[in-house]
Amino acid sequence: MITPDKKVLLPKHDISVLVAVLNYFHPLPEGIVSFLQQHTVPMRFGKKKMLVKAGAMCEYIYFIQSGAVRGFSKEDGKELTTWITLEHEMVSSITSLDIHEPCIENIQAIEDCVILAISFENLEKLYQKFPEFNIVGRKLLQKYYRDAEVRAYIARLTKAENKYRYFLKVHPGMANRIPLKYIASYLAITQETLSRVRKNL
Amino acid sequence: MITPDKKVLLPKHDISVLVAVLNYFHPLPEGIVSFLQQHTVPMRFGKKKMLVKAGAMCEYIYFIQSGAVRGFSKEDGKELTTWITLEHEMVSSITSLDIHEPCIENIQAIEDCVILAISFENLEKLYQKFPEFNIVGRKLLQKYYRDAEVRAYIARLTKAENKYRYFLKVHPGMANRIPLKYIASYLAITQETLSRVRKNL
DNA sequence: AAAATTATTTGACTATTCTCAATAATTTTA
DNA sequence: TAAAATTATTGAGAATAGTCAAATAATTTT
Repeated sequence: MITPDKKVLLPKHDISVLVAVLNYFHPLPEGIVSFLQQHTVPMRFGKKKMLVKAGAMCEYIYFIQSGAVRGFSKEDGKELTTWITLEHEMVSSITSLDIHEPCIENIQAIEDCVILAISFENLEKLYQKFPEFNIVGRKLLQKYYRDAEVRAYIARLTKAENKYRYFLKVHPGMANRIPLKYIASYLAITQETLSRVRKNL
Repeated sequence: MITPDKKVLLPKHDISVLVAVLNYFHPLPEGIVSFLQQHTVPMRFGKKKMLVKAGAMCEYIYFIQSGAVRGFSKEDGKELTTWITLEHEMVSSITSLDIHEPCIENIQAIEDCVILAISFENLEKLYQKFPEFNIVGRKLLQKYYRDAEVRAYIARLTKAENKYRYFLKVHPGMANRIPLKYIASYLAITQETLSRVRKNL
């Protein structure tokens, strides 16, 4: 009888897309790749499930392998969608990540999602064990900071039509995929207004 | 006659506040401090002078020693202020910094400013010579990303009064210092509306 | 396939903010 | 210090987007 090598039989989840994305920012040494293989946790979130709730501590940074996710907060009980993110991007609560405080925002799956999660604890270890990973982190943040600037710009536009036009330009893949109500809330207009804007093309 | 030691006579500009701020994010080894001493350029910008113009390449990251600065872009010829920054913070064009493209935004002094500038070229050298500085860069970006999220949130609020209330909470030092028209534009409302909001406290 | 749920559209009306114009206050410059 | 320039306030009417209610369409569940 053969005693199989357990290591070989361990079902390894697929981190190749994550690695490819990170590699794009800065070449990853082998050690980091196997660290990620060991310390990422595959997760699934059904449509509308919450990844993170405002007021709670967020413990993970999430890499979306497939699906769509949004962040939202509230104004007078009304939801304000602050970002929408598709597959191959990362999401998390920057407040929890940066200063270890409970997050201000909710994070919710808009579609069924397949996700890889890394705990902040392991992320911290990653930075310590592989100082080079700080370069990756820095460049990732530079990119996400640029995205945040774009969001702030859109929200500041005054005409609903201008907002939607700009949205179409920046997120062409979202218009026919993300429910209108989330897009409306992202643009800080009502869904009725967005519906009318769309009709007038 | 004495031939003075040139090194000693070189007037060193004061980088102590910059060092203190960076040090707060991550302890700076001595080598980085002297690099900064050598590669920062003191500059002054009078009120309303432009640090950076949209469409041009931005070449520097600026540390504001004193004064106030804003970033703005345009919608139908109208200015949209996207951020306002006071002394002891950094400003730059994230687009130019991250992907070496001409910047989308204008950056303008709101008050007379004393500034320390570091060229992107030297910043890049800093990252290369002192890999540890990537930690500083990463943490700085985490902080600025949080700020960007707050900006995006404010702009998405629907009532002018709510925007101003939130602004007061987040930037208590600005209300009595920054001209109303810039605050209005930052909140994505007209100055007339902000003036009325203020009257109704 | 039908029922139930959820999402989107439409209409009528309302509230808020914008626009334009004029005036007042403040700051800067000559 | 007076004049000029800039910034802030106020009023009236117009435009835009919001609210509420209902109908329709699309999607999901049974």
